[in-house]
Amino acid sequence: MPELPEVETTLRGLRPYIDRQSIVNVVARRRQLRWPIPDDFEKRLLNQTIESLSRRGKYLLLQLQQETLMIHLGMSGRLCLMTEASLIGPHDHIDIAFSNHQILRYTDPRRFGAMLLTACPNEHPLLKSLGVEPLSTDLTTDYLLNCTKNRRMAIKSLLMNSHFIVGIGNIYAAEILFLAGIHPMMPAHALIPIQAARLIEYIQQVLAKAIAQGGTTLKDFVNSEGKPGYFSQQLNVYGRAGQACYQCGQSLQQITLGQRSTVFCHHCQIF
DNA sequence: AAAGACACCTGGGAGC
DNA sequence: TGCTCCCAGGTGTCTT
Repeated sequence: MPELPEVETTLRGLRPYIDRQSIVNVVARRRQLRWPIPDDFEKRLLNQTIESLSRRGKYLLLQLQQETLMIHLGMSGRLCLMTEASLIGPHDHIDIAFSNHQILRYTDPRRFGAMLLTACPNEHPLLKSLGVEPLSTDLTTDYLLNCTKNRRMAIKSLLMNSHFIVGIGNIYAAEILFLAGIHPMMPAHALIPIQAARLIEYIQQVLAKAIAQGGTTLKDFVNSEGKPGYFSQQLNVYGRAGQACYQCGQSLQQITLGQRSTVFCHHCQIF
């Protein structure tokens, strides 16, 4: 389940192999992803050179000469590099071959991911409405308090809402709130400055640590070289409902919040 | 305007 | 063993 650290790990894994390479072949076996792959997708990519790779939220951005390829991994998407087109699995939807004989393969069983082409990524509605990057200096206490002001939604829902802060999914939201000692259902407007500062501290710590360790490995995530990440071994609450809290020993609770399962410690995390 | 509900999709696990 | 049912998750869009 790719959250920001998984996307960042993928980006760093791909960059040395495909940056500055030109596209010599494109195969789209299945066009129905979150949005359909356009009919002229192959034609628009062919002979283009990757000028740079970057990330915005959970979107990977491959800057080509004419336009930008935006890739979102959805919930089960994966990008792998290979040197020859190996056996094609049922969920291997797109291959992009480069002049250096590398093949970038997009695999996505649930097909919630997306590949989009846009001439102007900064103006693209999907990117334009995104909130701040959690690891940038834009995420300040003032910014966060401004987001939470007058908002009754649960703090966890706000953390996971990409219009406020990008890149935090269900797993990291649960972990961050546990470390910050904040109850996931606390109304956003109740956040006080000292909690906001602590929240930012843990957002940045958790995400940076996860990136350093190559993302979280649950069912689906494998980085671009096919190696799993190791962050899941350090999860405090996610997937541990009913087990003992590492801090106080009490049983971790599970609730549904915004249609997402949420695990927390009712003793360590307060309103 | 804000916030909640729903839809998209498949694999895997539980229960029968 | 095999079938059915339910759940997981990211996020755009619809509904309240």
